[in-house]
Amino acid sequence: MSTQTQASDRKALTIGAVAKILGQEFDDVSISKIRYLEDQKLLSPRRTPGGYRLYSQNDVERLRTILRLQRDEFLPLRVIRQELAAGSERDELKARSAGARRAVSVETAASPKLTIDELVDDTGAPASLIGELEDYGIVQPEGPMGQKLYGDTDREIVQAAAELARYGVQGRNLKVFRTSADREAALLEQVLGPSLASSNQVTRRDAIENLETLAAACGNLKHLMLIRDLRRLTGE
Amino acid sequence: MSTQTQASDRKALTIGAVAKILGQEFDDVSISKIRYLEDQKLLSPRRTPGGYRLYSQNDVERLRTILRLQRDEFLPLRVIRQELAAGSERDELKARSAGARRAVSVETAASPKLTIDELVDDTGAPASLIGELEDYGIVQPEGPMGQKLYGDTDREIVQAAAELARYGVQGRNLKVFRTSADREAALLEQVLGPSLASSNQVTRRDAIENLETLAAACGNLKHLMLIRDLRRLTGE
DNA sequence: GCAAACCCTCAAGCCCGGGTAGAGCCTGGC
DNA sequence: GCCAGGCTCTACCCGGGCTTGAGGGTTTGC
Repeated sequence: MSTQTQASDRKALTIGAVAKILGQEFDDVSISKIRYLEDQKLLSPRRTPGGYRLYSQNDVERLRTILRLQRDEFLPLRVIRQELAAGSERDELKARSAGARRAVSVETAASPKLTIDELVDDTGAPASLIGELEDYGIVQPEGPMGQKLYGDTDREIVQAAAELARYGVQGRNLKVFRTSADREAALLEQVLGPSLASSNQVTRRDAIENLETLAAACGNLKHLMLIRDLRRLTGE
Repeated sequence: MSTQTQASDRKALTIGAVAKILGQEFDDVSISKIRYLEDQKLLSPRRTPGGYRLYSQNDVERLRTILRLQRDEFLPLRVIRQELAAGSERDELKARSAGARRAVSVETAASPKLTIDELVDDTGAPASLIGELEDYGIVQPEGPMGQKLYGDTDREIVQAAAELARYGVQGRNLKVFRTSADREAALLEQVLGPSLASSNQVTRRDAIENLETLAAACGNLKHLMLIRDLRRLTGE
């Protein structure tokens, strides 16, 4: 295969094309299987007005991950679904290489900014969803209208939101996350604010590190409390 | 000779006894399943002259491994058989990765209840902190005052809170987590409520699974948003 | 503007892994 | 010598993971 096909497939692919591509790496893909996986909520490609599925680069990547987990790790779809929902695609690589534990860096890694078209292409989320997310301040692109640019975190957020949308969670429902994140940030700022503002580089570094630790602990706490709430929900 | 009856600690067990023992740890063992595994060549216990199976300590261990690989790593028997045949050298690897996967379960795992004294002992958190957490509804012991009992989740919550306390986060600060967890639970209930309430067992099961997936996705989203907030905090 | 290639949904069915059920008979420990 | 607990074997079940086919719409290239 010549590589110029790569260059052209920035754009979305039809299901047949996807099957052909992945067929090189996995011998048990088929169009019907891909559809089946979608049925099982592992995937949700955009559609053309006529109803054809359109797979973004990202969708293809995701599909590749699914097939790999299935073939090499023997995971049942049910579990793969959860792993994906938990956004472990990145973790996967990290865990493999370093065995890092929830290494959550607050440090900014300057990443390429995306236009909205690229974002749509990349995540497979409909532009309408992205607009909604902006309205609620959940993604925050920079730049003037019509020239907005989205960062890497925005991309991931959109991805997560698309995941939730699959289950019927609307954009406006996500407001609650916005406010709770704000509050949490405020809390952490209050606790660590002084040292963060410090002009002493060493103090500042320490503060950032603490921030990460604290964020992790908070995450844990929230998770636990949620779990308990949910148990009550299912329990009775 | 009769000497083997003397060495009581390495006495061989009958299939019923084995099933009972492993039943503590794995809820899906049964006599027939153990026989089935033998049929699949995963095991070959000694036999009495009369044909009864006799399980050595070692057999039991092996069985435990099999069940663990099945439950926690989702490996098919075919693969487990190979792994076992390939020797125990790589067992460590598996044991390590085992902890990583265990999906987040909302399912209640009946766990021992603790008194407040045990809780203090266990977590090293001061009783005052625990009291504070109760005031804000962050831990929710059962039972009458003076006789309160704390569950496993409570224990973990206290632990996390103690961690935060180390950094100067007070109990009352944690209220925000309480409310945000509540809201999130409400959101999920709204989305999945109908199917959760269903009397149809299958629908319910599915709903619980979706709940777990959704919770994971929400966790991811919250995490991402917080990270972005924190970047802003440190960035400028 | 049309054919050929491609894709859509939905319902039904298939296959396989991983067991369970039960009939009929045997063992071994008190 | 009683009987709880085992034994084998065959048949059956169930859920996960697709495939097939009918009936029909969409795209694309010429």
